[in-house]
Amino acid sequence: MAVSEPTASRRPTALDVAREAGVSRATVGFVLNNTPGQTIPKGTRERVLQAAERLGYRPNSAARTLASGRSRIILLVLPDWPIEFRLRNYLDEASAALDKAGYSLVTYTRQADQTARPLWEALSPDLVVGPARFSPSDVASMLACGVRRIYPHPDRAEPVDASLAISAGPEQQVDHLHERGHRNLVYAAFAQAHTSSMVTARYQAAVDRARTLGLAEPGLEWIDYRDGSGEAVRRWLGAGITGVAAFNDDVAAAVAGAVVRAGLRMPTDLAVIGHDDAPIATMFVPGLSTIRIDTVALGRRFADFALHKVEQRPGPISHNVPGPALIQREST
Amino acid sequence: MAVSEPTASRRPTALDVAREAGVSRATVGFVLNNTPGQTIPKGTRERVLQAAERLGYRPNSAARTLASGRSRIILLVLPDWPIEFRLRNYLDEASAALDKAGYSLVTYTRQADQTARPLWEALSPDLVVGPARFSPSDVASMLACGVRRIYPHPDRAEPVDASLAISAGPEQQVDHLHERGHRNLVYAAFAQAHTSSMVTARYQAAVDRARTLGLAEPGLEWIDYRDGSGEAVRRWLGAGITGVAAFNDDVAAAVAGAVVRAGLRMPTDLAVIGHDDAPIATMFVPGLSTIRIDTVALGRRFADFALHKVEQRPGPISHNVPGPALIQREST
DNA sequence: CTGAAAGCGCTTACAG
DNA sequence: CTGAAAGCGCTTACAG
Repeated sequence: MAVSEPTASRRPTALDVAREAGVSRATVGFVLNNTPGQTIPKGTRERVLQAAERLGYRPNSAARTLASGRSRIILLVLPDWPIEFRLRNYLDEASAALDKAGYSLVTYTRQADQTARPLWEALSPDLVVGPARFSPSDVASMLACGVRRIYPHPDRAEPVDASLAISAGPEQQVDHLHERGHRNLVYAAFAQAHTSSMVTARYQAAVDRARTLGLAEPGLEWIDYRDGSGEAVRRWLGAGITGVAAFNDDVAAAVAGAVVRAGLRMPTDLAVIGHDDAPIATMFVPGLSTIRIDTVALGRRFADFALHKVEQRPGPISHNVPGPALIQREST
Repeated sequence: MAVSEPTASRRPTALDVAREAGVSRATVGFVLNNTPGQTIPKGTRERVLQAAERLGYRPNSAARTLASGRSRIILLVLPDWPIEFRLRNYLDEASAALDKAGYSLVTYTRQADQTARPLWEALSPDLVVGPARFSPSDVASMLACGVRRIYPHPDRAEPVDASLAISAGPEQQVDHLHERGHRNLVYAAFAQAHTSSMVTARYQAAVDRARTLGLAEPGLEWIDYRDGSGEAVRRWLGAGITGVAAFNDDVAAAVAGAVVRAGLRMPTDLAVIGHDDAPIATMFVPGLSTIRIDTVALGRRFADFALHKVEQRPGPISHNVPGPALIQREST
């Protein structure tokens, strides 16, 4: 006897599943959510699962969020420039790990012009994470939208998670140039990225390392890839610079291109090392030395870290991340 | 007389605003949503808006979604490879335009391994859009999750929106090579991208154009940037190929690198044209000819298109998109 | 023009 | 071990 069969157009609800399985609505919830502290007999559990399967039941996420007060969404705010090569691996790995724990990772590149409604307003994420401190107005907006966890925390001076801002790469660039005999270095980045917090973070790491090695403090040089950067290269050579640590491989390629066009040679006239081991580092002629990061491991670490924050777990984060690897090619 | 002031820890609700403004809850909704058909006196409206402002009220998005049945989220599923340069502009422009209409754009790169819960399950988007047809299981999953609009529509043979799959770029590559006197062409893409629907779409456009011009059908050549691609270049030259249309500038750079390393010259021995006008096209030595797309205009067009779909508007989409521009450098 | 009230589909104490 | 019920914070007919 068919009692109000769900029509084709209506999406089945937990009540439909309960009726189909002959149990109460609450029991359906307990089974489907594996609610701890509830002991459901095997038979009941099976019946519920089969009924859900048969009806193609998917819980309504808005209702769940409203009732539970948690969206199970983690919002990762990415810097708007530059998108790193291999970021894809990082995000895939992080998403997969968070998915296993029942969370969805949404990435969001905040626009420079801040007039648009920020994404956390529409998503009510349980956690918003960024690679650097958020502006006071962003923090206020998140708080007003009910975001309970923000990282980096607006009031605490925590170090940024290692998976988001790694200093080992720039350090290794400086070490490598130093080993190759270079004593006067500059750090190069694209002028288009001068607002990027990642640039300043990496530059700072390079400066600290140079100081430790007893080198002069490398200058931060903003170059423009559109003009060939020839002027900058001539200036550096005039100032006795012999080594360039670049923010990423694109920057390294821009510098290397200027060197080649000026009729100079690498690494004899100028040594250049990039960062990320992007395809261009292989394709460029000459091949570009660079630093390879284990982004898969970093992504996993990010997931651990985010779960730690969102579930308020105390103690340290377990995952170890292998250090970056030097890839030496023809430019150093 | 303070009547149950909202504590610092509680987020204000529409009821708080109503009390603060001295109106009913429903009125608050009418004012804040600009509900058509409701005529609210100016004074009341002002009072409500000021009360909302004063309390820092933000509507709870989950509650709104649950009650209205619409999330006002548009989910754009991106192909997992390759991410186009200038995609950022496209997305920023699209987001801004959609935001003005009250929608949030979320982008989502679907992982190759499909075990994770797809993002549409957590977000309940009003519309899911992708650059190519979704798999039957994806469609089934979207339907089960209550997604009402899917594009491309699973049952209809609509052409993909022009903002997502533009054929004018590949056509212009072929035209340019043809004008420069090349008659035997290949189309090159990275082997790592062989599952990408964008590659096949662009390749098909190039093939169609070659046919129109009376040229032999260009072969689709998969190259690997890691091995220098020297073997492929030698093979092409042996087969009388003189022109290469590349999927993007990275591919063009890989080919160009192989040409340089083989001691050959561009465009004399082989002409190469890329696509996107990415930084690498400027930085590479020699400079790479390429196609520049007006991604800002495309992004705006995508927004128009998405609003059209999500609000079921009939008729054509208004926005005109300027054609791609040829950027000639040293490689052709 | 404004308000009281039902309802969206869940979660989660609280009883039995 | 299971169920009846309140409640999450909105939207939206429906009365007045």
